[in-house]
Amino acid sequence: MKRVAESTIRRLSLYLTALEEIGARGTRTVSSEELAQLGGTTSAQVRKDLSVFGSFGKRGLGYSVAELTARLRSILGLGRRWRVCIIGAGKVGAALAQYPGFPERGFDIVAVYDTDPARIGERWGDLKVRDAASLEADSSALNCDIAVLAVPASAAQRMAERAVAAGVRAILNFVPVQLSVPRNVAVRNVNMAVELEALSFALTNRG
Amino acid sequence: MKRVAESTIRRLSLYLTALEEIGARGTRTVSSEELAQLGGTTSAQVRKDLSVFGSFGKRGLGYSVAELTARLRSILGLGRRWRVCIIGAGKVGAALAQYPGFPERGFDIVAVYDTDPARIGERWGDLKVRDAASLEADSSALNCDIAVLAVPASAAQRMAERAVAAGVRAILNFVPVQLSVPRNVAVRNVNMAVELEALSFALTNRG
DNA sequence: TCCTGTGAAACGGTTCACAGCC
DNA sequence: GGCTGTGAACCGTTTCACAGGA
Repeated sequence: MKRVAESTIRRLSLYLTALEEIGARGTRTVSSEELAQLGGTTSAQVRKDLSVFGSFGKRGLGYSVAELTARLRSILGLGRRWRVCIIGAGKVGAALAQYPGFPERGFDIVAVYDTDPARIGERWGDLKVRDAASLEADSSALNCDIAVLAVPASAAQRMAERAVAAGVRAILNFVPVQLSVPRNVAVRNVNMAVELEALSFALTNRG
Repeated sequence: MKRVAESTIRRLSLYLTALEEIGARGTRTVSSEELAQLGGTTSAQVRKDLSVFGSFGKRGLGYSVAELTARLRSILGLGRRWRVCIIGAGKVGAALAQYPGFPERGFDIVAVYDTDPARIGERWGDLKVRDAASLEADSSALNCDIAVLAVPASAAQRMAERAVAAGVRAILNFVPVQLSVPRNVAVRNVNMAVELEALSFALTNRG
């Protein structure tokens, strides 16, 4: 497949959210202009983004909401459910484990790990916190696609490597550390400090 | 001030995290190459990023860790504490209210709001959940700089407008909705669905 | 007429490469 | 000799503008 920009994927996801919203309201058809407003871009951008994957619209008419929704879901790989494990049973891990957005969007949390004996064995809803020592041993039974990393910075690289050894092919990293992983493993960083400091910068330099 | 790219600010924040780390280890001096590795970029990028704000290094020697840390903190506006309110006392709001990273980084949570009578009045540590109806009335007493938005999608735009009316000049938006606010209000979006779907895409198109 | 799809132009960010200073 | 600071070249993304189909 043709090289696709990171930013394009990000926007496709936003378009999908918008489409699901307007689909739920019963609207049948949408123009690139409307989609652009809902996604916070321009109509040309919407058309360019979609054109990477094909021609889904009808000239003079716009896009079928139902069809475009299905296309985007398929492009983004949402036609199946993904198996997710959370590594690190601290505050962030706990919040994520409870977050309904994961299962709603097709991401099932199938395990939670920690190294702290005080936490291992704790009941978290349907799950029990497992010993991170069994990460690799669990891999064939649990078969996780994605690891959510929420451990102290000092443990992040090591745990990422172990997750990869356990067969994980994507990492959602909440730790403010630059992970080094094989190129075939996808990593997304979520760094609250960066977001806060970007706001701080904006407030300082215009406010 | 010269126009600064979003991406530059994001990286400055990463450099700062790295610098604090290596400063704590007692290292006195750092080269753009080392900083690049810790921040996940290239040495040329580090130098370009810094050059926007001045010349902080010594040719042949590198950068003083202490001085560069101080400079970055100043550039990012971290020389003071910021007042933050959380709007929406649901799961996400609760998790954020407890998150130690906020106060550690200089962001004090001074209020939590909700519209649900069942939640209003609840004790959250030092805070009590306040009625969102009093947002504007509270503004002179609380004087929030930043609002963290964690409400249902249908309420997001309305609450953002009320936060702005209450004097907030920056919004950290956890709701998957494109907010429309005056241009002098800074907005950062944190959208978990986008991150997950980007991983899903990556898994589908190479895995 | 309306709106998509898409080459071409414009823009902005990244990388290169080297002069300049320690 | 080593490493910064920076103009210039490069490259990918966004915007423009319009041909073409409903």
